[in-house]
Amino acid sequence: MPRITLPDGTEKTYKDPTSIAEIAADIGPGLAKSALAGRVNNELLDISLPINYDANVNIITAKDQDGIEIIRHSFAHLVGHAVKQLYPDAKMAIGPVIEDGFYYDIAYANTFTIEDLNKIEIRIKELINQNYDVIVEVVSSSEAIKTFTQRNEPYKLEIVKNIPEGETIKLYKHQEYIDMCRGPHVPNTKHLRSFKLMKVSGAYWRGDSNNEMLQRIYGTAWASKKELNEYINQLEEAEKRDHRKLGKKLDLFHTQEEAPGMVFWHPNGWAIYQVLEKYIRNLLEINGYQEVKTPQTVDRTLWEKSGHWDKFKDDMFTTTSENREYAIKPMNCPCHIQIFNQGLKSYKDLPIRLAEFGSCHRNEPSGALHGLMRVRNFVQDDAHIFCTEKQIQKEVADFIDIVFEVYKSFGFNNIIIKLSTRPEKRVGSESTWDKSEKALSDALDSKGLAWSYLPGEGAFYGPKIEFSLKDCLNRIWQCGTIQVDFSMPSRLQAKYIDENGERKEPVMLHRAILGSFERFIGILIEHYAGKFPVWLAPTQIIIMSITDRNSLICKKLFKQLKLLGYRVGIDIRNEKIGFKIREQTINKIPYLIIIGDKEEQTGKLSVRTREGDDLGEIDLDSFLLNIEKAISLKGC
RNA sequence: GCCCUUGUAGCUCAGCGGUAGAGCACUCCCUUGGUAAGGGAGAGGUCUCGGGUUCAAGUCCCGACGAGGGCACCA
Repeated sequence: MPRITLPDGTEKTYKDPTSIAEIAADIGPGLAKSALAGRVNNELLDISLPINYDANVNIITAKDQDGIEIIRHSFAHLVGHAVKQLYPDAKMAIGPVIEDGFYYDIAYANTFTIEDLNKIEIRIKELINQNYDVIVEVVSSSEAIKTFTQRNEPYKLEIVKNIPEGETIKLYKHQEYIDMCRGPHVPNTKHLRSFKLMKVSGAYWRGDSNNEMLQRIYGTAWASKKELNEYINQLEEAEKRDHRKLGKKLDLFHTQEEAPGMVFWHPNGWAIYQVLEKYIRNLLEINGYQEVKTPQTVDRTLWEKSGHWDKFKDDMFTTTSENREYAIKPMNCPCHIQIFNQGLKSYKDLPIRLAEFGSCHRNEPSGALHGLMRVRNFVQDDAHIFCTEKQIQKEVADFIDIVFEVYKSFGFNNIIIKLSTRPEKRVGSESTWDKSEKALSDALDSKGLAWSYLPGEGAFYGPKIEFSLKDCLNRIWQCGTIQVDFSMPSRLQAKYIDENGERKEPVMLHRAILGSFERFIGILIEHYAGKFPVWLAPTQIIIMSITDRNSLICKKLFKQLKLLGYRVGIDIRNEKIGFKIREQTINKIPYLIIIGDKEEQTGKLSVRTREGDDLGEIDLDSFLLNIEKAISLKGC
């Protein structure tokens, strides 16, 4: 006699066994229709499976996050059902739920084309419109093996063989198609309506690049048509904001064949870059950092000592000269230690914070390159803090404050913090790692911040805190980091003299706020959709004449504003004002100043913004007040 | 690096075996016009590169390089 407790506290007793379907029907016919699964003692369960024990039960519908995931998972099975009907020789591998949708990895001799995708999508629609029941069956491992041997599904067999003894195995019957899954799944395809197959691509079996490559069909699925459309709209919005497209349109930068993964900054893009650099430089100065500059190319032996050669030699650009082998620096840290090592340091000198806008080269795999987001040559807002163990926590805490301040300046207020712990490939003893990881978690806790672990994702020399921000489309970008390193100082013989006159190794903190300028600017382009706030805009003001008669006064004002330090442009072409306004608005210039005969007479300025707002006729001083206010707001 | 797709004028793209096209941008001319495109004319391309098939190759095939989407990688 299972006693069922519902979320509102009501208890009901059922004859043994009961099921989610029965409980839902008992509550009401509406719920019976819309029930997709149940949460039973915090475990998800299919609505038809038996419950013969006391339980807390929550009925799941398409309105729940769990419900949407179940719908997505069931759609993956529908891909299987349709694919096996259309291409009986295809071997189904694995079809999980991902953010916004699902995919299915499939082995098939021919490559799936866009036409195939359309065919599959049409077949899925036909199948779901049949409103067939999805039948779940709990089976033994040997039954599952028998089923998939008969059906000739080698990948499913491999998965079965990896399921631990005693774990339940469920088979889902979609008419003649059978799939294996942890479940739960929707009880009937009538719950599956709003979906779209998105793309096909390659993916390694079990995510291992040593394995064969399968074909992956991606789809998106939602509880309603409306949500599906919203999702597709958001993708379109993201595409409009693509920094590679805007970079071209706004003449910010380009890349070309001869230098893959390296950026040619145009005057407009470089203007943004310089504003950022100035801003960070000023901030570092205020916070006790000293800026340095170190060599681009360093002898191999230094990289051997630092451990980079061992771990990353394939990813470094190298060059030779007079029988010596050099590597173009992939990081700045070994060089900063060289500066630290010049002259004996006292504990009184610590912490020493060395900052560098260091240009680094990493030979990233060609397939990884992506606009400004993943490049082979980038500049970090890098710094290394040399300190004692006792100073770590304060240094980390201070750094966190700076990170939050900087992100706020760009309007990023939603920061996600993760602590990455020791990876498989690493240097240093276990006790060192224990110490380092604890130092970081203590610092985070001392600031009272919410954070989570990323196990195994640390750098080879130490654990790291990663700061990710959410842009206005809610996309997450990892930018800032602070990493504790007990290893490299000892590898490169960094020492200081402590209070007792003994030589000690300093701890080294690697840290960056923006990460790389390239990537951060890429993020900003997409975040702002190219409409940079006034402090960042490559051109802040454009002065436009109505007719040739007004050229002279335009030039005069242009000079005046330039002297005041504004990034100002001038458009005195023989074109109609409407044409110029259109063009400069498309160029996303914040302020358009229009000067015609009227303004020449009154000495005032007609100012229009890129949003199309008319600030009316104002005098220069009030215009300057206006722009100064906008600049001081930064991106807040 | 791997799989698929892809590379034509400065940009966005059409052409897919038979002497290279459009729109925008550019140059010149007319126009001097008041808040998102005034008119006309002109110039501009070894169709990424290297092989091959063919009487004939942007167009078909092979390779290299780049780009795009994923996967793997990301100190």
